[in-house]
Amino acid sequence: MAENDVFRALADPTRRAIFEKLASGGMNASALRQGMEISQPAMSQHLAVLRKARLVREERQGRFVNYEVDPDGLALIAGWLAKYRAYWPARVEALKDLLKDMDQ
Amino acid sequence: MAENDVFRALADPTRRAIFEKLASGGMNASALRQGMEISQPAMSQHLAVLRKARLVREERQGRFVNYEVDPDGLALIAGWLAKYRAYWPARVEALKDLLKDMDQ
DNA sequence: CACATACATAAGTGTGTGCTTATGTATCTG
DNA sequence: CAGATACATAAGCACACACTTATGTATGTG
Repeated sequence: MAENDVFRALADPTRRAIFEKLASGGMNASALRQGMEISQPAMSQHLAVLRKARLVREERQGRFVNYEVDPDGLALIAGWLAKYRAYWPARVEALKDLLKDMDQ
Repeated sequence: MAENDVFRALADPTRRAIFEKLASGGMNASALRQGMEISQPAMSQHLAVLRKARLVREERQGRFVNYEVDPDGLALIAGWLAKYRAYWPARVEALKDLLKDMDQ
């Protein structure tokens, strides 16, 4: 189940940190490791989990593999969350304002 | 870290099912077990995890403990997700329509 | 008060998870 | 082609996690 992959992928704080770093711009696996104190295999394994969850996608560029955020995984979370939107009505207005800002 | 508690709580499919069931209306732990094939201690343990994640809150009513969705946990997910909203622009319009509908 | 009911907690167990070290594979460079 | 670089994969290990059975605690009922 894809939904399960996404939630399990995000359950690890190291993976959320990796994802967060990628969200600020695509980069390769080595660049991701900078300042993260994580071994090369560990990073590779985390990226594999994020890839399976469709939170991240890869694109080989010569010797390097460039990673970037894949919107599909995020959309799964958004879809799940949307089912329960009735539970935070107080935040609806703020969200509407934010969407209005995104409207160009 | 509260954010970590929420993601780890939702990483388990049984707990998501429990939460989903509660989202359709508050009920006590025994009622939650109906049609779920889960032992009483397992349910109690899952509810404890959901409670710690602030996805669920309890209210004792005599011998029974009524559970209901706690918006705080959901808000944490929504807040996390909001940071990456730029990654699914195609869905913004649909979301706006949905919010408009909620506006009565 | 004795007993039943509703739920929580304790302790033990098998399995999953995130790391490690070691090695494999692909691409670039001389 | 030989070596270096970037990354993936394999295997093993310590720990976390979801379950079990057993027991504890709180509230209601006769």
